[in-house]
Amino acid sequence: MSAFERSFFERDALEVAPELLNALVVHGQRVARIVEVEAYRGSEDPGSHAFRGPTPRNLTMFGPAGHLYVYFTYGMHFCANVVCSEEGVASAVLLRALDPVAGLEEMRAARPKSTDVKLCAGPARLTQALGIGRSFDGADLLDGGALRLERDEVAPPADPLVGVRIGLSERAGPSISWPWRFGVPGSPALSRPFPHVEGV
DNA sequence: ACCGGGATGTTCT
DNA sequence: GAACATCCCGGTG
Repeated sequence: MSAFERSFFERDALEVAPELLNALVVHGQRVARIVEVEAYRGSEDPGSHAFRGPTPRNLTMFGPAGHLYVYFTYGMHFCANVVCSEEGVASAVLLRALDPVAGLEEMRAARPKSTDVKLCAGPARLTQALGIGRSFDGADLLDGGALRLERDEVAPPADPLVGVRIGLSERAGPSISWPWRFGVPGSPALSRPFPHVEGV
């Protein structure tokens, strides 16, 4: 494992997202590999929380890169994003699925009903398994704290799975068909399959 | 396997 | 008052 440079995240989320695949999320003893992400942008992305400008809830998205944006949704779930771009620009990568690597006992304790492969297979499942809640909104992932992001020896896939983002409604307008979801091919821990794409 | 609905509360219209 | 970047369970085939 090695640390990320801050500058890695000071780019558009759409660029960063596929390069975050196979990186590791570490929280204390718990470690999990990123296998699925989505890119969100404020200014030109109707699917983003930040589309209509800053609010108390989405303020972290406008903050410095390399910090975590945590939001609460559906009255019971937390989801986590890695903030990208320079301060003032809302851009973030949603963590959608992780493959558990270590600290499985703690994850099982946090999600007693779950099978191992589904411990982190979803944006709200992974926050539950890792113990990420509201208090982590704004946390710096690069300051060597308990919660951090690390590079692994395994590089991002050369040909990631690509698809449309999950869970957006008609309010997201044309962005519902933008291919801003990325995944590690063959991973058993995806939140849902990627529809097959014609090609080559 | 697929589908439908309930849980739960914050945020913005 | 409606929507929500979700998850889980219980029905049916």
